[in-house]
Order: sequence, then C-alpha cells, then structure tokens
Amino acid sequence: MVRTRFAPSPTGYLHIGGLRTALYNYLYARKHGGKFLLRIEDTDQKRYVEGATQHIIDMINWAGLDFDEGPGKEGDVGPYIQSERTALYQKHAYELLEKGHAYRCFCTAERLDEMRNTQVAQKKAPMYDRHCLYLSEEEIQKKLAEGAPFVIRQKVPSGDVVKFKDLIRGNVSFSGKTIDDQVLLKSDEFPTYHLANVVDDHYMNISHVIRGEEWLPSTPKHILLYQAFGWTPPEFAHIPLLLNKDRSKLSKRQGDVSVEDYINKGYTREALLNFIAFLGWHPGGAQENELFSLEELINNFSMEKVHKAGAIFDIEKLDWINWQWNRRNYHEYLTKKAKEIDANVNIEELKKGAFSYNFNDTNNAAAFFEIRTNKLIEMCEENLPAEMKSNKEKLRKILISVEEKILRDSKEIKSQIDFYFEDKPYEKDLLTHEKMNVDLEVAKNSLLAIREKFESLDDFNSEEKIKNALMEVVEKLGYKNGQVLWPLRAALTGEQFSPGAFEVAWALGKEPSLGRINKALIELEKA
RNA sequence: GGUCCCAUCGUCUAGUGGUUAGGACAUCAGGUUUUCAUCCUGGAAACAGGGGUUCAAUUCCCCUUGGGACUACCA
Repeated sequence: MVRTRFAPSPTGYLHIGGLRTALYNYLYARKHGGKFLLRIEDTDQKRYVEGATQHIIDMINWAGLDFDEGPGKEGDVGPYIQSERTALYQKHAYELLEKGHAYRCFCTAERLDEMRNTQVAQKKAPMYDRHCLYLSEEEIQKKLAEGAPFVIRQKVPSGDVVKFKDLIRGNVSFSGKTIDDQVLLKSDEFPTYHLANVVDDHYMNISHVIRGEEWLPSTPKHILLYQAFGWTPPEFAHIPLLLNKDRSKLSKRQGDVSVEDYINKGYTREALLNFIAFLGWHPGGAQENELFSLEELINNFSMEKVHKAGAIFDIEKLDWINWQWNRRNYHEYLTKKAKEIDANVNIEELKKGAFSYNFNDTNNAAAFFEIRTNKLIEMCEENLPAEMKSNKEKLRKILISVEEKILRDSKEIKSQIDFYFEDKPYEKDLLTHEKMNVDLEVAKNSLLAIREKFESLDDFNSEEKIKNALMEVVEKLGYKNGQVLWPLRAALTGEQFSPGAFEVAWALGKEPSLGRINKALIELEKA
C-alpha cells in the first residue's frame, strides 16, 4: 500500500517548492491507489507562527490536493501535528539511549560554537567532537543531579558506510565518519526534525518519502535511525530543487515564493499545478502537448520520469500556461452554457483556442452575451475601479472588445480600457498613418464622411450595422479600409494601440462617438 | 574547507550506441488584420571540455571544469 505524506513546517507561508513536493506526493499516491497524508512539523517552538497551519491547509485545498489523512481529517495513525506527539518522540529518544544508539550531551552553546570555529579555522569539517560520548557514568549522574540541561545525540557508527537506493538518483552512499552525531532531542524535550520525521514516517506507515533534494545529505542519518530502531526504512525519492534565475535555491530574496503570492497575482490552480509539475518532470515519449489537468497528471505521472537536475522557475512560461488555461476554462464554460441555451448552437473554432458562438435566435444570442460578459466582469472585477463598473451595459461592450487581453492578463485590464472613460487630449498626428496613406487631408475627409453617416444611423446598437455603415463610407470615398478606419479608431480612442474601430464605436455609443469625432475634426481645423 | 548531488538551445525539456538532435516559452523575420494583440509561416539558437570503451558516441566509463545542496538544540 502506497502511503505518501507532505510534511511542511508552519512558518507562515507555503513555499511554491513545497507545493510541488506536495503535488508529487499527491500524484504518486493517487497514481498507485494509495493514500496521501498531511503532517505538520511544528517542533521548533521558536519558529511557530500563529495561524500558519490553517494557512497551509487552505493552500493545499486551493490547489485541490485533497489529503486522505491529516489535521482535521483524522485517520488511524494521528494526531498529525507533531507538537501533539512529543511524548512518543521522547520515549523513542530514551529507547535509543538505552540501546546505546544515542547519548546525552551536556555541551553548552558556547562550547559548541568555539569548537566549530576552531574546526573551520583549521579547515576541518565542522562536526560534534563527541566530547560527551566519553563522559563516565559518574560524571553523567553528577550533571543530572545538578540539573544540567542536556540534549540526546545520535551515536553514528563511524566505521560504517551507509548506502541506500534513491528512486530518482539511484545508489547513494555516505561514509559513517562524515556523518555528524545529530541532536535528536533538544534540551526543551522537543525532537529535532530527524527524530520526529523518522518516528512519524514509521508509525504512519509511510511507504515513500518524496521530498526536496536538500534532504539528501541527511538521509543517511535517517537510515541509521531506522536501523537503530530495528525498522524497515521507506523508499526515498529526492526531487530536484526549484531554482532562481542564478540557479540558487528558489528564495524569497529573488521574487515571490509563496503560493499565496501567485494566487493573488491571479494565476489559476490548473496553470500553477501544470507549470510546477513540469519543472522537474515530463511524461516523455512523443508527448508534445504540455497542457495537463490534475487528472492527466495523475494518469501520466511516474517517478522514473522525474529529473535529477534543478529547474529554474521561469515566470514567462507560467504566464503563457496561465493564459492557455484561462482560455480553455473560459471556452469550456461558454460552450456548456451555450448548449444549455440552445442545444443546436453553432460553435466554431475561429482560430486556435478562440471560438465563436452563433445562435439563430436573437434572444438566445442576447442571453448568451450576458453570460459571456458576466464571466469577463467576474474575471477582472477586482482590477476595475468603481466608476468603470457603474454602467454595466456599457462595461459589457467594453470588456468583450478586449476579451483576449483579459484572458491573457486580467491584471492590466484597467490601462487597456481607460480610453473608453476619458477624452484624452492627443496630437493630431495620431490621426495620420504614413504606411496606410493617411495624411491630414485623408483623415479629415474620412471623419467628415463618417460623421455624416453616423448622424443618420439610427441603430447604433449593432456592431454589424456600424460596420456596414463604415464600409459604405469606404466605398463612397473610394479609399482603402485603413484610410477610413485608422483615423476613426484614432479619433475614438486617442491611443496608438486599441481595439478596432467597429467595436469601439459600438461600445462607446452614438453620441460619445460623434463627440470624439467632432473633437478630432476641430484639431484638424487647426492645421 | 568537507560530504553529497547534478550537467541537451537564453529557459523548461524530448531523445538515441548510427537522428537533418525534436517540441514549448522567450526572441527575430514575414504574412493576415483598420493599429496593438490574436492567428499563420519561417529563422536563429544546445549535446561544458578532455580522455577512454566501440566500427561508431550527445548517449556507457573515468577525469577536469562548472553549478547546486548540505554542513544548527531550523525544517
């Protein structure tokens, strides 16, 4: 029975690398029909942060990595919070002491510091010098009677070579003499990671320890502990690290590392999971699709395909994946809704990833338009000031004109649609375009003709009709499309770049459009 | 310093004892479009170096170089 666990420390936030570790544990468990547990490793009293445990659970839940056992979801081997299991660790530390696999150490922090400084100065590996291992029984009893504080240290058999097989790295071995006598039980009677981890993994029947590569050097200590207890060690899989741009371990100093940061930036769960899954893993073979849902990840995951080398966390690719997922989620939602409205709706993929929905009935089309734009509003609601949201019907038209941009990055939406809400002053040169053969004269002629046309256009509520009207202007003047549409778009938006002339005129409405055209014409008169 | 791990385009990666070393992101060029974006087409871009083993190594082995992790009464 496969049982994996994610065992974070509640230090205030969940690291994105931690989320990936959780994901791999989850994928492996689900793939093999096993169980995935969450265990909170809060044995460091000094680092405890109020609310951090709940925060971790919230983040794991957000990601949809439902755990089978853990805090608030008790199984047979709880509790799942280490601070509630201290008696168990103490019992086992003393058991080791009795069996001769550990010893009391009374060394003060000062002595330890001094010892290390000397070792470093002599260019030796800093390691505990076993001063207390050689204390006589009398000396120990005397210290205990005095009430001297002590820790319990692991007694590493220095002659041994510790070997183990890592599922990702293959055979790994460490010489016993390079392994430090690790503190197992601190003077406050709390265990260190090493003891608590081994004891819990054993009693929680963990079959596979899947954790970050930074734990590889302490694995021999853990193996030795399993041996000292007479337990069978679990399988180990040390996954590659997530890296900063400079290839150092991904850290706070060089950008956002907490999952919450990415949620706040608007990344969707599918995108974030998809992205981090592929940092250090690939299904292999001829697989060229890179968009995988959680379910597809489960089906395709295998430890053999996990890489050995670390991977740089490249946010640009994340942005791209996020956009792809936004598109997919959006159109899946719309397709479902469109079919609910009319089972015979005609849905076409206009271009890769973008669809059109055509209804025969105009009422259905209107109902669908509302659903579609509600979704867009929902997507960028948080990034819009109240005044932009006051006229909802206008906002719908505006947002549909920048639909793809919202899908790509809803955070920047405000700057994309600013021009709809204010008549910004602009240079009349904006109305001209050399490559399209639009000079001041052409611009003026076009705008005059458009004004006349618009004034006589009764139904300004149909983008299609506005388009037809404008094409008539093009034909009448004998101009190319761009010679009419560029000055119009520029006049309406005052921007170098914007949505097209038809949809802007439509979203703006008849009077505001005419107002802006007149303003442009006044500019041109000055010339 | 010591121990251990790692090494294919800028980045994420596929891949094999014999391949024109493939894809994606990013980038550049061209095209469609009323501008931007989208979309389409195309380009540039990698097996760290040196020794072996072999008829043949990017692939297997060794060394070098480079990078990283660990080196706490933190996890």
